[in-house]
Amino acid sequence: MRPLFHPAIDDVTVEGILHALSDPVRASIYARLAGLDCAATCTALQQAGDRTIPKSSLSQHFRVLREAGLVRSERAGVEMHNTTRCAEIEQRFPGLIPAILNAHRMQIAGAPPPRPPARRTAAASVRKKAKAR
Amino acid sequence: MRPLFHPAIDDVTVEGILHALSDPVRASIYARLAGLDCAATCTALQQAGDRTIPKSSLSQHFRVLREAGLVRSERAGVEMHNTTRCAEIEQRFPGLIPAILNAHRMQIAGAPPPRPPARRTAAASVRKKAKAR
DNA sequence: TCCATAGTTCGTATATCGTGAACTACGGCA
DNA sequence: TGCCGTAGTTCACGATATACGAACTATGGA
Repeated sequence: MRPLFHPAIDDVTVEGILHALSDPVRASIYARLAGLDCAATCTALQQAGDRTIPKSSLSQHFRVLREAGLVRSERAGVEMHNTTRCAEIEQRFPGLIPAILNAHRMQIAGAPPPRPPARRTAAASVRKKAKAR
Repeated sequence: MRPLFHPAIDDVTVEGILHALSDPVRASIYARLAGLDCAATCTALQQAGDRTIPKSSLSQHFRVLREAGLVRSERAGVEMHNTTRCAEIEQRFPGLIPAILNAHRMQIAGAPPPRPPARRTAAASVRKKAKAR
């Protein structure tokens, strides 16, 4: 099991952050983690919306968040303690994380009926259907 | 040639925006377009950093930006006039776009030596190398 | 030592991305 | 009208990334 890699705060990129948070599952995980004032285990965040994320996918998602510099993970016995690196990122990119989290909140508040996919825009689905027939 | 699709502002998603701007080429295009106070053709934005984007890739990038709701494109004779939809998005997700553009500026300002790839984090490269040997 | 728990890694099917080649749409110009 | 040039799109395909089940690793008890 390879050791957990955390980028130095100066190696954190905007692209990495945006990419990590452009996935609805990761965004959900991160938002909930950021809302907590304490560490959370992976399984504690296994529910995203109405579905349960498989363990292997969850692990990958945490890796992406970790390597984007958004999250710090520390082994604690048999489980893993995850915390956000909000403060560090806030210093490097002021206002970025709050703006994204706020936008996510607004979106959830504004659109209660959860459209099935995301990450693929409505437009893409339309195109896909058009192609299919 | 299928007509240009622009999502209604209410169909614009945070995920779509973050995904679109998580690519350094698209981020660069969008940042420059946002800095302009007039429309720009695609070819006018063909230079990203130090390299020239192939036409086909450029077209795809604009499609992603367009379908994410970030950009409005209008055919004008033989060329295309692109403008940002900043104002609309600002209304739907206040502060999001400015925060991202600002973060991008800070990153460029802070790290003049342009690391070759992005979007794939430093960590990923490390892992890849580790696997290769 | 054996088991349960929490998480990781591997393998593979699937989806997305980047790009050259071919194509379409429009605007001159003869 | 037909032909050409320019701007951008679509297609095809190889490279890359993603999701997830199965197998594995580490840790903490009993």
